[in-house]
Amino acid sequence: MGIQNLLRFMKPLIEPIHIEKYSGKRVTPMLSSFVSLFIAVDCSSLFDRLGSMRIHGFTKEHGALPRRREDNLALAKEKLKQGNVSSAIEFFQKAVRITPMMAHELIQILRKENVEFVVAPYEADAQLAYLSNLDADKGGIDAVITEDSDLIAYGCQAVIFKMDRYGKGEELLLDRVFNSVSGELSFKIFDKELFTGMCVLAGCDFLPSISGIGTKRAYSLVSKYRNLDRVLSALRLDKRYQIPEDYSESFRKAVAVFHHATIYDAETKRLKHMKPLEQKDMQCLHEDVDFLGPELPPSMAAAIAEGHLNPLTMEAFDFFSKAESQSDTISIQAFDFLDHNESRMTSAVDNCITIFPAKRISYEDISCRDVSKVALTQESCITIISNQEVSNEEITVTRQVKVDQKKYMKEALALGKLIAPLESHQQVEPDMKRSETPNNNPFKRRKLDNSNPAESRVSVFLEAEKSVDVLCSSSPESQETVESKPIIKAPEAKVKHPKHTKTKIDHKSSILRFFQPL
DNA sequence: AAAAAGGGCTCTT
DNA sequence: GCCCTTTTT
Repeated sequence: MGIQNLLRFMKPLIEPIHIEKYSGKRVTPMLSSFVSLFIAVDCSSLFDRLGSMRIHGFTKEHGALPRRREDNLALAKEKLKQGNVSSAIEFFQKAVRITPMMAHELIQILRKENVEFVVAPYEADAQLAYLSNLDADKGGIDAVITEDSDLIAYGCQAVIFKMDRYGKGEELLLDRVFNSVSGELSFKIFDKELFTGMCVLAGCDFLPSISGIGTKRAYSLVSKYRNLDRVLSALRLDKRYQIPEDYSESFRKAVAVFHHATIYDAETKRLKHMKPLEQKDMQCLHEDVDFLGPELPPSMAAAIAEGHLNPLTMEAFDFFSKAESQSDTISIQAFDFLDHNESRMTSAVDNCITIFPAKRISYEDISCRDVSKVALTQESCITIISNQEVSNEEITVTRQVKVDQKKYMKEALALGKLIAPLESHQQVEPDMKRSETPNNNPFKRRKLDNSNPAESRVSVFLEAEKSVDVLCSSSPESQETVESKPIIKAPEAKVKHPKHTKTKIDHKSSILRFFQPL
């Protein structure tokens, strides 16, 4: 995963730190590795509640550049065809990371806890690298906690690797990379393009390295020629290496992804390229830039980023978990995909999903028995709140067309059943009722009760993932007070318990507690 | 000799 | 993912 052997190679420039260093800063765990590695302290219990989530990287739906996980998925399907179930599961687990369903469960908790988050439209790595280059007042972040060395290639300013549950980790600062010399290793003559070029040569998820090339040779080639085109032609002339026909083109594309990946810009609420594409970039890529992550209409982009829309199926997340349908209040969310011809609209009621093509949905388009409230919570989102349980038939939407949902769910269900019983992921905490008007703006600066300048905030960034439901066995635990359990048990961690106390707090709050002032 | 590639081990869930 | 061994250059 990430850039082959990059961390080992960069070791001299990596420094051990404690997360305390970032006290008062905005630090972001990227949910893309084994849970326990990046969620500090008691935060793992957050995930116990969500179930045993296997959260890894990203499977790209739209991109032209294949990643290995997709091969795993293909392999898994093949094994399944052959009837080799255990082998198929193995490959599914390699292919499947976070499912939209898991993401949505987590999002509900994050909303409730007022934790900022954004769902990256394509690559979480790119989104985070972009944010790390923004000012704090524009939603910028100070560091990313991850295991994925891709973050460096994407130009993330500060990355914390291998953080353990006591908050110890290894820090790589991009400034340090470009400015300091450590033994043989210096990137002083490198610019961002050369650095990314080196990463791609060494082998990345988009493009395996040329056989015989690793980090060391990639580094010396780039150091020697100081120009990526010259590196490529030098490689071609070298008889030692067998270079695939399309290597140069793939190489260019891979470098372009690390520079210009499509990300969500919270300020304009639109997708944009991490770094704008200039004329020369367009020429270089033959005007084809869809592999960076294709455009989406703004209303859709915002809905994805704010966690309302499943980025893979483009359907609204099912807000009607069992817990909610048993409660007094039911809300229905519909999305208005203006100016997008092929869009489908989804409203979800209980476990029933209806899909209808729509250009515009207004209040008048929707009617429902016993509706107590129809609220336009966002420009792209209509919420209907009813006093009693509402079935699908009781809601009428103009131009509504029922669509066989099997088409969309079939594959996911089949895979999900294979891996774990389906019911398990539908369990939702009874206390997870959504607030009526969720804070939809992921970047809105929250005013916190205590205005301590050392106040830390944590943002969580989710990755879109291939839709395969896997095990999600919830094990609800009873609530307990902050004081009843020490957060940090390690003797070496010089961390005190939080002074301020909240009366009732459950495990999922610990993600917040950890980053609060100590 | 140095770098890369591969094998086996362990960890996690 | 990590570390050690084997293979390649």
